[in-house]
Amino acid sequence: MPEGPSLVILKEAIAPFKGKKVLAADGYGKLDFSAIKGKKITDIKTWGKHLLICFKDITVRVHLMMFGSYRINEQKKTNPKLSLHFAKGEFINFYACNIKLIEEDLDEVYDWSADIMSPHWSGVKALKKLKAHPDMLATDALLDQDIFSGSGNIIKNEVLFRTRVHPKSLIGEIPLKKQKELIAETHKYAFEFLEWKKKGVLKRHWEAYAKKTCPRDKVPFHKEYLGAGKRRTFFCDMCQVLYK
DNA sequence: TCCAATGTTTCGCC
DNA sequence: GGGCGAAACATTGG
Repeated sequence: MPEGPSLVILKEAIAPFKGKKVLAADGYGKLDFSAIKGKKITDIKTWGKHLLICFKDITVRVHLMMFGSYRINEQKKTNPKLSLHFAKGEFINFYACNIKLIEEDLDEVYDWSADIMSPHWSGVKALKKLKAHPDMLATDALLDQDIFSGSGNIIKNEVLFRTRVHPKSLIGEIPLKKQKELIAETHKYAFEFLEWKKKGVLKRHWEAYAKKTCPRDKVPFHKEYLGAGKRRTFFCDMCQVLYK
């Protein structure tokens, strides 16, 4: 479910609840439900993979993690972690996710320019952040939420393949022009991901992720668990350049 | 039936 | 105390 583009879809799905009052909030999540009960939703935002349901002085942060899901005016068989009830019997349920209340001003908590889906996204700032991590592997940089908030394992694999950068490349050794390309392509691919996901055709556009053969060279992809998070990484030794 | 997976945090060990 | 790895969380499809 959950890379940045999927969160944009979620945000759009619950946008109609903006301005509506939460009559009741419950679920098995550990949360001070009374903090939002009776309050009106002022805005729905996202930051990368975070969904932010905003109230006047407080925000509910929902992170879908790996298996999270949601339903609007529908129930799943399992108990929701968070359930928000509105007038006319309307409700939103969140399952298997991470829920947290944020009391601080969101502008102090979040760097909006890091969110690849945001109009405030800044490629220039991303470049500066890459510069600060010369020893970081490319495969880790593409998953770093402070640099590319909203990028996940699919986006990572596809962007590295598209830009022909080997996942084990060291950021500091990648030529400046290529670093800029990496940044631009991450932003571009995220929006293609969004359109394909909306149409239900995302999978058929994967060129590297979960693929066995390189579509350029027709040789087998390597599949390795790389980086700090030991995440599945698919790459081609022939066309993806190792900068080291 | 079993395994792995679009994610992140926390805990224990060295 | 930093860095690393395993565990935890919890669901679904192949």
